[in-house]
Amino acid sequence: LTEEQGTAWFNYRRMSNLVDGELERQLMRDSGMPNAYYAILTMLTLQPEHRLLLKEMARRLGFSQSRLSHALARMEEAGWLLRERCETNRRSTYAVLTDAGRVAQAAAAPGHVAAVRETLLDALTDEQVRQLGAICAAVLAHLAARAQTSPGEPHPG
Amino acid sequence: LTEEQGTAWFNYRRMSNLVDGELERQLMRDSGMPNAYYAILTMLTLQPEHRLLLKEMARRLGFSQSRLSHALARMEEAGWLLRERCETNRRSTYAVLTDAGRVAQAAAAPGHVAAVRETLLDALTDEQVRQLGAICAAVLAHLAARAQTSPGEPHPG
DNA sequence: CAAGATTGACACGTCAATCTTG
DNA sequence: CAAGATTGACGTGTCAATCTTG
Repeated sequence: LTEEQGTAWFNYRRMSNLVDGELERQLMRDSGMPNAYYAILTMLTLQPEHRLLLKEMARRLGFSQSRLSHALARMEEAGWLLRERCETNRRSTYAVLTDAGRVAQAAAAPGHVAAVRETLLDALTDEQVRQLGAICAAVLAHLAARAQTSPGEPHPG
Repeated sequence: LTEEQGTAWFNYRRMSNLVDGELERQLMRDSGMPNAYYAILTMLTLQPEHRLLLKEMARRLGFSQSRLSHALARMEEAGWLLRERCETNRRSTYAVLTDAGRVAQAAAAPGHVAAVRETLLDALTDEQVRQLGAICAAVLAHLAARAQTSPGEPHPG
């Protein structure tokens, strides 16, 4: 591990801990939901029929299936969404946003977006925002490629 | 939130979830410790006398005090370190690495470093590694400045 | 048997309350 | 009272085992 790799890694860890903690606290305090729930609600908001297959949602968010399953169970209990078995392939399941879920997302969004800006984006130049996007995209592509070629491990989740 | 800001943020969240999960699993599987414990052990390894004030350690790692305290309690039970009251200022406490802790860190390090490389660094060009380091440094400086000027919130931890 | 999803036990992290020292 | 640190209760996420469907 070179000098620059080491500092990049160390700084990434520290920043990640601080940023994640800050935003988690903000959402919990102002909207009573953890970051993961907000991500799920927002993801559903952006879908055509406000519905999405669980498997696809887990993939897009980078969640394990059991993490998603636990979260959905708690959110369904809160009345923010419900689950529907897929008719064509009965092994799959849809998550469907309810009106209450849409309202909760809309109520949480402004404060959270502001916090993201104040915590992360305001610290960066436009160029750095672009760079960060490219870096994350490269890592995601890298991981997706690795997942394709190495079916080594049993199911994680 | 502009288009580029949105994708940067979304990709960051997804990448963060995947990378953190992957490395957490690797350490847990191969060395029986979570990422946070490894970070603490490594931090102590790098100190002059293998000792560091808790407050300073929390700051450097981006941990809350209670998170650090719980982790240290569990690690002390495992025999990896011990806590010593500071004599000059008896409100402060040192964490001191034990031989067992040094051994555990040394055993975990190679596999973890390899995983960091395979998961994150291999996906990036040297230029991007530099950019990532600069981006994280900028965010950390930003947050440190904000913490200075706004003593608004009570103690978080 | 594999894929998608769920469940239960357990570990980690958070908040709030508490203790001790300056 | 503030700072540093600890503790307990509780929520979230992980792993392993299980269930159902193709």
